[in-house]
Amino acid sequence: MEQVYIDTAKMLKAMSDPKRLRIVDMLSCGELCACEILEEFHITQPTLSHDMRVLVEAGIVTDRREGKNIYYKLDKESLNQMHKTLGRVFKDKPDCICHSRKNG
Amino acid sequence: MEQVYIDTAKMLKAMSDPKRLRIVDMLSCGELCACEILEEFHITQPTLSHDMRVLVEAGIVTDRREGKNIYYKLDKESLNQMHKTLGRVFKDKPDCICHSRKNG
DNA sequence: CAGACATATAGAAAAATGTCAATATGTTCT
DNA sequence: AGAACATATTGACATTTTTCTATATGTCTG
Repeated sequence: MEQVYIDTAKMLKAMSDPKRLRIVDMLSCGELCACEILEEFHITQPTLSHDMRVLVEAGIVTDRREGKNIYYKLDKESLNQMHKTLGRVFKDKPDCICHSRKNG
Repeated sequence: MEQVYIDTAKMLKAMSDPKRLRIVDMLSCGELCACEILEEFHITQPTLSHDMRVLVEAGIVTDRREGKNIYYKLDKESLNQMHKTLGRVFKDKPDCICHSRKNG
């Protein structure tokens, strides 16, 4: 399996939960700390911590500590690249398997 | 949780498996029947059948029968809309929570 | 340094997912 | 109708994911 499918699928999986997708949306205009995000959901603090780790490990979000707080923000470059990749996946391509099938 | 997060997350989840993402890629330039897709993977026929159902139920793929075969193709309209939605999720927005936070 | 606060980790239980073998269904051809 | 073929469904099992409680770690303040 080509690496691009694996990498892209990992990012999609991280966002394939409504709650985490909403977190990405919340972060779209800037940084938020964990406690600010937590306020918006009916989940416990460890659950959020786990969700944020999933987003960080997928390369969707970066984190930094400032005092007692951890601030999260989107890795926009990574997200934009994934978005482009996804667009290419949908689009017709000259090297698609269905062409080779017609030729073969 | 807003419906748009639920619907989008469902589509992302369906594509959050490298194999299914590759199937979407394979379908990007046209229809393929189940047996043609199956040839490309080391999985059993019931496994593929299950994967295709996931894609159909997420609204990513449509299916039609032609004789003994089931042909699958992408629901491009649905995919394009999801792609746009995803783009909006990433982008800064005036109604983002972080703005209301600054005001409040 | 002790207490308060923010976040992370560990461990456990429930739910969802991925995959298979076996079998059923639907279709075509003879 | 019966055989052959393509796909779907069922039932089972292993793995992964989700979420919690309890506890640990890191940071600031007095």
